[in-house]
Parts: sequence; C-alpha cells; structure tokens
Amino acid sequence: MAIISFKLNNNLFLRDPQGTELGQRIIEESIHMIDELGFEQFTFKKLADKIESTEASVYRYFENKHRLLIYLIDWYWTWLDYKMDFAVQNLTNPIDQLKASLKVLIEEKQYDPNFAFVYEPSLQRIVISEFDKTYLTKQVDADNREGLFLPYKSICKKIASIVKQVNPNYPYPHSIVSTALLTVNHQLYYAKHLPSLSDIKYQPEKHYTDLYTFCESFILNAIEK
Amino acid sequence: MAIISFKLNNNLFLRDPQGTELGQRIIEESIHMIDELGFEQFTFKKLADKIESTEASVYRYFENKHRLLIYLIDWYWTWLDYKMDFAVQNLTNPIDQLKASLKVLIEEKQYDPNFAFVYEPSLQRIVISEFDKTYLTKQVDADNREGLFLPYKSICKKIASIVKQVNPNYPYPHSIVSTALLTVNHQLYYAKHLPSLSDIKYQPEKHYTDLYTFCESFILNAIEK
DNA sequence: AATATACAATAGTAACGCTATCATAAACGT
DNA sequence: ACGTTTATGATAGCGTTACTATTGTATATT
Repeated sequence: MAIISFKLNNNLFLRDPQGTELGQRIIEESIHMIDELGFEQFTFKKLADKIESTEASVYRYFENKHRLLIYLIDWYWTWLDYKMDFAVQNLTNPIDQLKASLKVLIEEKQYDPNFAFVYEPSLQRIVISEFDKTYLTKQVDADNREGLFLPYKSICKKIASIVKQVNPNYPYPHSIVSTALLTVNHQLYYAKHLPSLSDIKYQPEKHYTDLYTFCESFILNAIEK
Repeated sequence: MAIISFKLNNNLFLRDPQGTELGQRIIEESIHMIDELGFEQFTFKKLADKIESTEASVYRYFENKHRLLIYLIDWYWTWLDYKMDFAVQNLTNPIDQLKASLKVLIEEKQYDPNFAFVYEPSLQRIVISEFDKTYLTKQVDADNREGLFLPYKSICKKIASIVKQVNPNYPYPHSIVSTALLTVNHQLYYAKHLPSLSDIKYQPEKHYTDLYTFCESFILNAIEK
C-alpha cells in the first residue's frame, strides 16, 4: 500500500500537523471530538485534555479552531478530488464521467488505510454538518484570498467542465454543480433530522441510492441538450 | 395600512418581544447588529449597550442568542409564507403558482412598512448567511421537537404540494423544493463572495433575474412529466 | 393604598479564546 | 562529544462571553 499524503495550503496551519506525532494526534482526535460534540462545543482545551497535551501546544499548530475545521474539510475535498480522478479515468463518455463523479460524492465513506490518522466516516459527518460554517462568516473574503477554499472550488470546476462537455450550451454549469454539491450533504442531514424537507428516507442502505437517483435525474434533466 | 403581526412559536422566547417597547428595540437592533457583525461576533452585551439597556434585560426576552436568531429567521419565513399566499391567490394553473412562489423567494426584499421594527433587507442578508446555522447544530432534534423550524418546513410543504399538482408522479417533490430553497440563498452568497462556484454574476439588477432563470429551469426540467 | 410588572443596576462565576514565559528533553549540526 | 536548535510541557494570566442572581425603583393595575 502506497504511503501518500496531501499537501494542503500552508496558510491553514502554523506548523504542519502531518509532520509530527502531536500534529497527527491533533488531527485524529479533533475529528472524533468535532463529530461527537459539534463544532460549537468543541474547544482546544477539551482537545488538549483528551490528547494529554496543553492548549498552548495545540495553538502552535493552528491559529484557532476555525482554521483547524477548514483544514479538516479541505483534506476531505482533496481526498474526494483524488478519488474522483480514479473513478473517472478510462471513461471517455462525459455522461459516464458525470455519473462516476456523482457516485464518489454521494457514496458512504469508508475508512481509507492510506491515511492512518483520518477516520473518514467521522469526517464525512463533519463535512455534512459543519462545512457551510467554514465560509458563512464575515472573514470569507479574507479567507478566500488566502486560498482556503481551493479544494472545494476545484471539485466544482472539475465537475462543471464535465457538464460543459455534455452540453456546451448549458449556461449554468457551475451553479448546477454547486447546487448538487450542496444538496448532497443537506439531503442526508434532512433525512436524519428534518425528514419533512426530503423524500429521501433515512434507511441504512437505501438512502444513498435514492439520493443518487434524485441528484442524477435533476442534473441530467437540467443540462440536457 | 393594516396593523398586523405574526404569532410565532412561544418556545422561541421567554417574554414576547413584540408586546413591549424594549422587546421591539431588541428585534430592530439585533437585526442591524447581526447583519453588520455576523452571528458569531454578535453578543447580548453589545446589543444591550447599543439599545442602552442591560444584558440581564435582554435575557428576560430570549434564553440565548441562538433562540433570538431562530426567532428572526422564523419571522422571515413566516413573512414569505404570507407573501406567497398573496402572490399565488387567483392563479389556478399550478405551473403559474410555482413560478409566482419562486419569484417571491428570489426577489430582492424591500422594507415592508407593515412591520415597523423589522428591516427586511438586513433580515434577508441574515437569512442568506446565518439560516443554515440554526439547524446545523447538535440540538437540532430537540429544537425541531419544540417546533422551531415549522415556518420553513411549512413553506417547503406548500411549494412541494404545488409540484405534486404539476406532476403527481414525480417522486422527489420535497427534495427538489428544499434544494431550490437552499440554492436560492447560496447562489446569491456565492455570486458575491465565491464567484467561481456560480454562473450568476453579482450585478445589482441582473443577478436576481439570472438566478430566477436558473432555478425555474432546473425545477421545471426536474419535475416535467 | 397595596401590589404586580418591567426594567435598570450591580455583582459574580465558569468557561472560552488566546498570549506569554520558562524549563526540559530530544534531535541535529559540526 | 558539544553546543544549539526545536518541540513540547507547565504554568500563569487577561479580556471576553454566556449566563444567573439580587436588589431597587418607577409605572400600571386592582
């Protein structure tokens, strides 16, 4: 099994957490804690106690918990980007490429042993519940200028370019893709917590396939020539 | 001009803010402050200083700032619900009803003198930036049980029932509507802050009509018989 | 005239977000 | 082998946030 790691934007951290043992424990344990407590209740103090370190040490890696959250979520989108490249390779038909990308987006994420200290099932739940909070802030423009949202924008661009191949005349390729990216996560959340907002039922296997069917149909119908 | 006011869920507040002068100042000024500072930077202390009252007095109206945010946003959806009833009345064709509802959702909100202490343009910006934060929390199930999200769910249900009239066989009426509700606000935000995620350009007049065209087309294509 | 009520004033507390300083142990360069 | 950098731990501290409690007072209500 190849040893790989993603190079994330340097602005996200003060010291690269992938390079040290403490950094790796910060990543690993923060994923568990944010998943469990939610981002609002999560603090560096609680994290430091859990990993038996100190608040000050955690602050040497990340400026604040908001940057740590963006770091984790950027990791997730970078990982999906990489999975999409795999899924799409050798497919020549853009419709097939679109379907394969959508599948990667929607499928339930399993632990990937390539990345020892990242537990992807927890991270997927974090992305569903917390991703919007990374950019719905007053610092969005400053953060964006620093390139903190590049991995997400890159996925959007990649799928939008497939959409353009399917129908070069469709005027809203980025909007339809960002709509799909949004709703993929929100429909899963609604299914679980606000079921009257969705027709996807929260059933272990079925809700991923239902969600896929829903998304595929509205995207393909939207962009059809 | 008729004097009307909306009856909101009693669980949202400890003392009804619509009934007293201080309560009304809390509503009016919190809308301005959240719009300006963003929800994270907004505190009851800052609000109290601005309205020349005390933190303790604000706490007599709202348990915490999260409830106050939900109150404001519930007010907004209740207001839209009421505007939609007006827009849809006398329209018999469900497609026309759908278009009229969508138009109410998307159009730029103007100050409505029926509600003296609510400045709707600010409130619309708050809904765009902060709405998702009302339910993306660990207390979502408890809040939902208290009925805090009813106004939004009611709008979704209303539009979904129009969708069902357009095509009774479409299997995802609630999901397509909640997708549209979501993306309406997010595309406006992207246009302004993350333009590469959208094809809607941030231009004073045009972006509302562009957004309308985008939404109408993907909804109608999704549900066509 | 007695009594609720609405609110201001004040105080206080635990937790949060963050910074600073100093000691120590391991790792690294020469 | 020795001096130095680097990473971390230990501890302290500060201003703010989120919230609760108590008391005094003016205004309405009965």
